[in-house]
Amino acid sequence: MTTDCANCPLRRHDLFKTFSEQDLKSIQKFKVGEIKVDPGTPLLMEGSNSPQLFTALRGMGLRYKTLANGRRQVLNFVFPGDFLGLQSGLMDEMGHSIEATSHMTLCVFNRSELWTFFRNHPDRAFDITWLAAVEEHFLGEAVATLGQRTAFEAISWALVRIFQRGEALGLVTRNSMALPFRQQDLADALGLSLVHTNKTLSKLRDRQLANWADGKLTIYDLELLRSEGQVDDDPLPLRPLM
Amino acid sequence: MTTDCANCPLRRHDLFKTFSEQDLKSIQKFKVGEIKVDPGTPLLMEGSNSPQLFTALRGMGLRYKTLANGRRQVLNFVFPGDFLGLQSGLMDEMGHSIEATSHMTLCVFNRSELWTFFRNHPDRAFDITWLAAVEEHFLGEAVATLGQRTAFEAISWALVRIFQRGEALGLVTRNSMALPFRQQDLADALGLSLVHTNKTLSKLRDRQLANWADGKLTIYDLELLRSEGQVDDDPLPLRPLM
DNA sequence: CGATGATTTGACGAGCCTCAAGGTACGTGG
DNA sequence: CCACGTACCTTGAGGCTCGTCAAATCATCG
Repeated sequence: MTTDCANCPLRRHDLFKTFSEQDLKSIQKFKVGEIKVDPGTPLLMEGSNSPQLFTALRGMGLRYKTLANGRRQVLNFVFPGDFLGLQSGLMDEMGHSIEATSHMTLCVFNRSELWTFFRNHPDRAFDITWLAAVEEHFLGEAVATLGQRTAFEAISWALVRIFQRGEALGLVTRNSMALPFRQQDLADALGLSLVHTNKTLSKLRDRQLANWADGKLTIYDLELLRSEGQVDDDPLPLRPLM
Repeated sequence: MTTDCANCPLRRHDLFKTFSEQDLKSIQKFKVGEIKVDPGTPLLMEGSNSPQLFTALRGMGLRYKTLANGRRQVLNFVFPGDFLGLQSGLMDEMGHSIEATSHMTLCVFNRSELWTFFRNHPDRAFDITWLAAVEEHFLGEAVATLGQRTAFEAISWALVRIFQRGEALGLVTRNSMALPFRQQDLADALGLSLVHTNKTLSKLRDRQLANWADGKLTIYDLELLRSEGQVDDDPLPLRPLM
């Protein structure tokens, strides 16, 4: 039993652009189903050419690459509203893998219909391009983080970005949100060792800035953390939802 | 005196997709002129909302971000064929700045006409999205480089990527190509200090892998360098030209 | 020719990595 | 119900990669 797009649980959040009736109809037609997956389930594989694209409805996940020497680089955390698989939809293969780290629910689309959708709905095509550009923007920030920030700054940056996204999605209650990742995931995202990540997190705790434990992230002083991480305070832009 | 798109000097390279007659006509109409700039000229500024988009015809440049603490992160080197300013065309501001590091010639487009172009030419719209996806793919690799590769591996990776692009553009003669950047630029691209970059480059020289001096990059053993840098050997995909 | 910018080299120290070990929570099977 | 394995977090010790500081060399240019 799949949800009607008109009743999509994400639409209510003001992080997302509002749909026209036309948009609703066309996206509903593009959508072919819904799936629920368990933590640890791989959704898309680097180098593969998946027949399906997804929109994350509930739950979280990871985008990552694996290098020849076996080391893993996490590119991004996946949140509700993210559109997954665009690379394989456009080019013929994914540049990274994606897997669920919590229980997830996802909308499913057929890659083979992407081009038709693109041609018939130029405004939605524009939205897809916009999503790609936002992703590019984010990765640019990530590159700057890995290249120029210290471990302490990098972790501050990451926690602020995560928390901001959580707030916009209504996942935050009283300064806290669920964050179903391991310290190893954050370490791999920031190019740090697990040990140093652990020690830096405890420094954040000592300084009363933030606490991430037992899958729950609590921010005590967002403004201070923002300045430690040198995060620009642009408001999150309104995202289109696919 | 601007070049006719039909005579675009880039079209001959097999790096680029071939144009249909229709494509030629529509892109020619979108194009509003051509400019030549000197080394050091800023083309687009982070946070700005440029009225113009560009395609690099000749010459090279840099994309970079500046952090609050003044440090600079180079995101990418700009080569002929690159489409510049898409972020400001889609979102309302650039996430990075772009400047010329050599003499450059660029095609100029009006940002205000992007949406019309997008609507009227769905296949070209697809191409634009594809370009955004390729950029995202590249930045993903860059993140992995900064996060997981040693200085030696990172520089090997960068030189291979640059050289491959140069080859596809016909810029390489007898294992060498012009590379009009400073060591500081490469250092800022890889998150390394200038000093360490310099020392690592001389190690590459000692090991007879590559030599970059006086604005000229020479690769002695591309295969070996590729394996040192753990660069995947996917062939460069055919790029659309805007 | 002094001034400026880029490259090069040496010395030293710090930030972060690796290795190692121990702690806790949780599930599984005897 | 307890022994055991597994996964993740935590903490300490030591060392290497890489950053910072400093200064010399070289080329270009007004």
